Amino acid sequence: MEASHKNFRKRNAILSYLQCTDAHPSAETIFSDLKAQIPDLSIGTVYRNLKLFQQQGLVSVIATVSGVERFDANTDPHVHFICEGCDAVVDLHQLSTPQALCSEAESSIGCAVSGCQLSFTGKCRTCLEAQA
Amino acid sequence: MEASHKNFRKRNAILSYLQCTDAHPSAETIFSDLKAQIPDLSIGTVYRNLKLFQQQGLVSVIATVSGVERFDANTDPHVHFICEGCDAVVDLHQLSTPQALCSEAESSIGCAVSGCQLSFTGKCRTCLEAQA
DNA sequence: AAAATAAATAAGAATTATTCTTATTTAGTA
DNA sequence: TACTAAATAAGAATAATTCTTATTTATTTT
Repeated sequence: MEASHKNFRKRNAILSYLQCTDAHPSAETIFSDLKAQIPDLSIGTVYRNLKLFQQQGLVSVIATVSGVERFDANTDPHVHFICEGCDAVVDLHQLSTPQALCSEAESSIGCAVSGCQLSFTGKCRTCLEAQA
Repeated sequence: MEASHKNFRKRNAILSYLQCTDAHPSAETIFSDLKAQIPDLSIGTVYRNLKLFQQQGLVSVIATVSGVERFDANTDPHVHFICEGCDAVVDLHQLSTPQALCSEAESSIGCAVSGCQLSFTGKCRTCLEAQA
């Protein structure tokens, strides 16, 4: 009757890829990794669907690292560590989620808070050892 | 004998501008505002000095809003609210600073933490009223 | 004061991530 | 089988940022 009749093979592949990784990849990384399985994938499709996912609230940009946006299919507020040496972005599950901070902000400001990003920057262990 | 002999008029103007505002401006905003006082300023000079300030730890990029980097001369960890409607970036002094979070992260990870960004996204009051 | 210097700059070219356009393909529908 | 509409590929277009080169500026040295 309506939207249930289209070819979502690539769209689904992009979303699955993001949902199955914790590497917070860039559009280019998603593209080149999927290209191995889907040779006729184009980078424009990756960008277009990433934007769609953002509008649907399925995916969010969690950081811009060295000028490149990094995506995450985990849209719950959580903490990231961004390495300035190798551009790795990792989850910090050890730290308590900033959920409490969100409601604190929500009640203290007269604004509608829809998202929260807490990230630390620095050097990861590998990069620290490399420069030592 | 050395580096104390150069013309820092524009460099200083750029840094002063940033130190005297809490609007978290973009390079373009800094440029166009300063252009009024300094007609022969060029945008490349703004970008070049912003990058220098970042290397010196005087300025940091606190967010990328609608594809544009936003700068802050307050490099102490503090909280921001980013409006998705008008791209305003404001400080949230009401909320306790995430200084404690930094040390919590530092001790829980084997990495060197050098910075921390905590930001909320949403709609500011003005944008909420505009759409109502 | 003149010449030599070195950093700071202006202007515009180059780069690059992202978006947009258009024609094509694909799958579902009649 | 023809028709429709969304999804896509390919590449052009856009725009933020960086880079290159020649010029300016202030300082140092002679």
